[in-house]
Amino acid sequence: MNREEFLRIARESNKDLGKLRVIQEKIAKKIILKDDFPTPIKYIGGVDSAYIDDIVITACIILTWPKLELINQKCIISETKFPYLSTFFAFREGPPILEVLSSCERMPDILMINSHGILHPIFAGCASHIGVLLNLPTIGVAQNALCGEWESEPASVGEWVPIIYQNKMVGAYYLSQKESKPIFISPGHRITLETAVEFVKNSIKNHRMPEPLYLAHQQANEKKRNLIKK
DNA sequence: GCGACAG
DNA sequence: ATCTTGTCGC
Repeated sequence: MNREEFLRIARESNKDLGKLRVIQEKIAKKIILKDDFPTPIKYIGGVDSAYIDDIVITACIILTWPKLELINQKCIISETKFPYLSTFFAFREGPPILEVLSSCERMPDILMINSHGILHPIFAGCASHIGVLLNLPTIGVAQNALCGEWESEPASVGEWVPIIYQNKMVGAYYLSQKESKPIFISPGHRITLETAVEFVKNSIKNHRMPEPLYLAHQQANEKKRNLIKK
C-alpha cells in the first residue's frame, strides 16, 4: 500500500466498503506506536479542511517548535471524490491532505490532523493513514469520538482520562480549556499516546484546539469566504 | 433489527 | 462539515 495505490482506491472504490476495510486493516498493521522521530523536533504542522458543496479547501500550517511561530502556510482547492462516511473519513479527506502536503516546501517533524488516529473501529483513522503513507509522525485530534469508552470527565484543564476500545488504550479525553468540551487525542503513527498528549498540551494557546489545527481551520475558512465572494 | 458514528 | 447574530457569562 503506497500513496498512489491509496489515491486510486479512494477515487475508484467509493462503494466497495469491504475493500476499503481491507485497506484500513493493512494500514493498521503498519502503525508504529512508539516515539520514532528525531529530537528535539523543529517544526510542528497542522491540516484542516473546509467545504463548499463538492469543493474542498485544505490548509496546511507549519509552526516552529516549541515557540509556535508561523513559518509556512499552504492552501489547496480540489473536488471531493469520496462521500462522507463515518469511519471511512480517510478516503474523503486523505487525498487533499496528501496534495497540500506535497505542495509544502518542507515537511513538519510531527503533523496534527483534525481526525482520529488509532481511536477508530479498525484502529486506523485518517491521521494514521497519512502517517503510514508518508512515513510521517502524526497525531489525531478531534472534537467528537467515534468509538471507545472512558470512566470519567477530565477534572481540570490539562488533565486527561484514557479512552479504552476493545481493551486497548487508544486515546486521551483531554480538557484543553476551561468552559469547553474536552477534545480527543490519539496517536496516528510513530508516536505514543502519552507523547501525543504532550505535544497537544504544549501547543494549546488560547483556543480549544491546538494552535496548528486552530490556524489551519482559520486559514481554510478564510479561503472559503474569499471564494464565496467572487 | 436498531442505533451510533471523526469531518 | 454546513445553514448563521447576537448575546450571556466565565
